[in-house]
Amino acid sequence: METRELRYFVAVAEELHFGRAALRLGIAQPPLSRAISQLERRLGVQLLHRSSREVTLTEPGAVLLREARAALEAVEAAERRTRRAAQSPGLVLASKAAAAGELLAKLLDAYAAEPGSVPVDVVLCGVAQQERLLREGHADVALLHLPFDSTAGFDIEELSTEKQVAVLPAAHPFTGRTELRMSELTAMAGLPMPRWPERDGTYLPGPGPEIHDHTQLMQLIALGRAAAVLPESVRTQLPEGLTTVPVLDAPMVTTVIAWPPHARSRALAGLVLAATRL
Amino acid sequence: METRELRYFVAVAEELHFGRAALRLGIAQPPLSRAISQLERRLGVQLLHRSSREVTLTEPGAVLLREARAALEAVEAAERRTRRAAQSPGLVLASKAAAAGELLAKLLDAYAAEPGSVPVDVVLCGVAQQERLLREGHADVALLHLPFDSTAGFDIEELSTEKQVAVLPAAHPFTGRTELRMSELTAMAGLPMPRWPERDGTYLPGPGPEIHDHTQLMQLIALGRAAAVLPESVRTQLPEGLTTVPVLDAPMVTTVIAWPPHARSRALAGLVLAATRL
DNA sequence: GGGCAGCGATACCTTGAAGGTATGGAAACA
DNA sequence: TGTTTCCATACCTTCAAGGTATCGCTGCCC
Repeated sequence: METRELRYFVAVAEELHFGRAALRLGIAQPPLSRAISQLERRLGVQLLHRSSREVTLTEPGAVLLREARAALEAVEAAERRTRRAAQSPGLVLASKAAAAGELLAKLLDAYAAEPGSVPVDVVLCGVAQQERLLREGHADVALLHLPFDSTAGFDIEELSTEKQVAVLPAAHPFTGRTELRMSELTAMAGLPMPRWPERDGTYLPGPGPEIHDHTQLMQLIALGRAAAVLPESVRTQLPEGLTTVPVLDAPMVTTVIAWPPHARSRALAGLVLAATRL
Repeated sequence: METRELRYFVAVAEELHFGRAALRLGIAQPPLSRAISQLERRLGVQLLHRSSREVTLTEPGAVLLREARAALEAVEAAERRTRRAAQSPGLVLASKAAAAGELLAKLLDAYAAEPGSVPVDVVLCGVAQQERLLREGHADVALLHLPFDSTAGFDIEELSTEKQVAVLPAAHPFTGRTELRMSELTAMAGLPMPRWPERDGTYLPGPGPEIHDHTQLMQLIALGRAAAVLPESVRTQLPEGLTTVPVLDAPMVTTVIAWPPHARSRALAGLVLAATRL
């Protein structure tokens, strides 16, 4: 199968309409129809149910849609990584803005001190971006937080595990407490948990404010419009007007370093080694 | 990039010889030369150093070789999974012969009892085969053993953790012991640890016998030619003439169920769910 | 050092497949 | 029943993938 065929199939499978798919691909509809039926013939598999009224995916078609997306992603990542390898010898590390604390600084220092280390570009990005950057070949390595981030399809090493704390406005009644439980926080009227964007950039419906970065979250908390439960290391970089209270029954957060499963360059191996030795 | 270009590049990068690569690809040498230099021009990256005497990979070329192999694997897996989805609605589970004990039987029973379950074909294979089967799309799901098997690039759920025991001939002096340490086993003269094949099917050099399956291992141990450290669940299926002794400082073995990170079919999800509920 | 062998690049030609336009034909709908 | 919508077919054009012949460079050997 050629990537062109996969791109064509993905377009049709997503649009479920040959005309629109052809438009999106910038070709005419008849060659697209032909390409798809040729693909079906070569695979010996019917991928689409067509009538003159509607196009639907068959079961194997749905399988191919998922697999084709992954395969195309791999091809595009290959291209990007090759280009990056040619342009700069350095590594790109993707990290959440919220995690850009002590650990990251220590890691960068430790790695830079190694013999033969290469420059590391740090990309601070939103919570949903990192996986995409890594998967699509824009980044070589990322710091992720379990159990929130999915490490599906990556190689990982665990770096540290920490408890979580509630971040509250300094004036909040809970401020005097030495500990809290999740149920108290969720039941807390008037201080809803904010909503982060999903992978596709949209927000699930809910009462909390929609946020997209860490600074924004801190401001909302300071304004008394939200509360959050975050790893306890946020305390080292807490703005004025906010306090933290340990949450006993919040899950432990594990920071992991993650990289694509092939990609075993010397530079990457060195960075991972430095990370595990912290 | 088209998969054809990637295949051409991989062939040249592996052979480091345009003539031989062309032969392997079943085309003439000139079109291959042209295809590669066109790829280099389009990427804007020099992939190969050529002289009339030798061809070598550049640094970005080495990156593309790794990435291209992974991408081609993904494309081929897409094709195979689509074909399999069309032919049979069932799942293929890859398991080591050694792990085909209680856990597997319980899993299959539990899943078969679920409403809406599909037939599960079990492929019992050598230790290095499973990853390949899963990666290449011949299998949908596998039972792997941490820390021995690599789960790089897969989604996993942990199923169970167990201690390891030494498997010894019944006549061995250690048979009377209630526990052992790894150092005692490795220092044990005349009973070397057997060697399993690497991923590429070759064997690392070493003193132990080369083995490729579980039955063979058990026979070698019974013959007094080898010893092994295995998960304690082997005891339920131990042949005559062998005994086990717990090994205190051997790493715990975790059995995980692993599947490719996309591939979230209803059937697979059901099987994974059944596995986690065991 | 000159002839030679090995190997990649270039020149030039052929052909097949990718893509375009026009149109057919089935199905829903008014 | 006429109309619209939408996929498939027929037929043509073009471009790029692939083939053959050959050049040019570089070690190598007598």
